[in-house]
Amino acid sequence: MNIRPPTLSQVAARAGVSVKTASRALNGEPYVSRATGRRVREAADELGYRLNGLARELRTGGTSALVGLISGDLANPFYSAVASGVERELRRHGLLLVTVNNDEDAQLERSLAEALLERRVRALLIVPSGDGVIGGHDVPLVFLDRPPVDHAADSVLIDNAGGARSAAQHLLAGGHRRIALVADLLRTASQRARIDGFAAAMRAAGNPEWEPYLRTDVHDAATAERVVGELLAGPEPPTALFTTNNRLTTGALRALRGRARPPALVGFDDFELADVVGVTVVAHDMTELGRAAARLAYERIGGHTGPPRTVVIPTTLIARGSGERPARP
Amino acid sequence: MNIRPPTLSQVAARAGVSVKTASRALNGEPYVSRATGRRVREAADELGYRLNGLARELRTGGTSALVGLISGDLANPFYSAVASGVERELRRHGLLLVTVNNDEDAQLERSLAEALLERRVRALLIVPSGDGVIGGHDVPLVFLDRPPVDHAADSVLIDNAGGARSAAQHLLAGGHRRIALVADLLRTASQRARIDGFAAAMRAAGNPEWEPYLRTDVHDAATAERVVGELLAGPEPPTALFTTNNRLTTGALRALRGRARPPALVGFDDFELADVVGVTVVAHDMTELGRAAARLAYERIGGHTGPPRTVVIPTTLIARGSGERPARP
DNA sequence: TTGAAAGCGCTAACAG
DNA sequence: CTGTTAGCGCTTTCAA
Repeated sequence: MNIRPPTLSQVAARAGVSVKTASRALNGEPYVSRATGRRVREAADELGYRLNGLARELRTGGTSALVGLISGDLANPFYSAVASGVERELRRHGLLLVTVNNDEDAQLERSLAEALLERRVRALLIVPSGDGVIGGHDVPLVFLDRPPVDHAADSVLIDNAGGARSAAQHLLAGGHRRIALVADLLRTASQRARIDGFAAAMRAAGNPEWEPYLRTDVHDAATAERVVGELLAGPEPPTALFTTNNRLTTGALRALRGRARPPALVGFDDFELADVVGVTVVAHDMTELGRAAARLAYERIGGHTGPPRTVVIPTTLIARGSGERPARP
Repeated sequence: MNIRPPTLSQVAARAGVSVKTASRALNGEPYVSRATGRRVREAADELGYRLNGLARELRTGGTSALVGLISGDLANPFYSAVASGVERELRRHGLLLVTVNNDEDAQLERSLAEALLERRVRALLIVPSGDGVIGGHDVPLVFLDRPPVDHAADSVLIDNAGGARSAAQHLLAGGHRRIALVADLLRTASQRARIDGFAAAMRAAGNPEWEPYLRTDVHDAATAERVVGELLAGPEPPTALFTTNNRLTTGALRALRGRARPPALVGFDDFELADVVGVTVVAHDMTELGRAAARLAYERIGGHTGPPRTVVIPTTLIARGSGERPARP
């Protein structure tokens, strides 16, 4: 366990050749005679030799085969879907994914970025926890889901405003006026965009009646459950609900469970079993979000220069029943 | 973008000291005068210097701060919960998690393990895709969810047999006799253990009537949906269903949707919204599974020797309605 | 087709 | 308190 693994020079010695020849043989370079190549490979096998990627990378340019992803907890299906897409795309190019959880803390995020950069990751993908500034580096940076503050950089965003607008319009079309909006932390740009999109649609439809039912900075399912319960317990409860991410939709569903006449519900983010539960959602391809980000990063790694690019992932409203419940007067 | 980042010796030169002094200053070692320390740090800031972890690690022992996790797709909530637990625990110790997806392919798994070992990960955590042998290394190995074949190693397992037995007993207690068992790939030991536990309980209860309703190697939700549909369409349909993982439970729920008199259902693995949908499950703490594995790995990294250990994560049956539907004659 | 020497960026060991 | 020398394991010259 604690003995050092065999080195190339040990292999070379055993095969009776120089280190360089051993190196050539094991890397499949040309100009190695068949016999020598075989001898080296045998020696390597006997010793259980494995290349030392650290040394190689140090020598060949000081950068690793690693790409870092900083996001929220992988236990959240949104982040894990993104990570899955990123990993898939990276693997195609022989790159490895290092995932770290920022715990939604901007300061931790910065120090994690620092740790990853010390490890000489080839690129850094970030789902920013808030408005932490990370720029000023020589490593390609790609922002996911939320645009970078303060400086331009490649990013992949969801059509947040458009998606929220479609949800709003869908509910308006169902005859709803008193529509509650339950949103997550205002400090994330994606949440603000969703709220703005919703508000814009309401304004366009000349409906101000939703305003008393706006609840923001609701950050977990339990709080969402409570908030929705309170909204419905009021004297003039909303006839419809729009929740701005999967966690909040989950909480709302818990609050609605068992109610005789539940309000209409549309949630941002699709989720497993939404079809079974019959929840109308604003869906978007989270895995593709990750893939697109990895692609942008890979192009930069490959030397692409040019102005920052932004990819926007479209949204689709999927009607499954909950969003089509009629307004009651 | 392509200029080499500044090195320690550049910092040293700028600060007018030797490399070693610069190294000491930046690593917070003792025996550096205040003034020198300040000068070095200033020089580093001006140059935008960042330590090169690759070089450091090569020098200090040839191993990185990385731990590898090889598992199925992170898009599956089981794997992402595990990864979340692993990452949390590793982060406490300043270790970084590299996640790779084996695509359920034993050969890919081996080559990924090889790639990670070349990067000199400090430990390797594996949720084996099947019966691929990975042993024979000098790096700590921990197996998750499925025991290693062929050689002893640390592992963290779920009480598969016990959980399946409790599901079986629960359904038997509800008066069911014709109980369908829908299981995933037989080549994974965890699936076999679940089937065995179920079968043992049936045998103990003297009930052979489930046997015609055994379906195995059902690997995705769509297939599960179809299989369950077929089971229920038969002349003498089962009155209850046991699905052996979250994907299959999802499929079963889709098949059951809208049925007037659905059979009872118990699923292995808890999942988001199981409470909302009212699904009785055999639950277990997947995040803790990951944490425990990371802990075992960390102890080995720290030099712990001794025989392989096995941690078993207990299961709990959570009754939520679907598993309590009575048997109809 | 092969090898010797140099050095990637850092730290350990030993002087001063 | 600070500096010098050596070398981690590999690849890149350049020469044989």
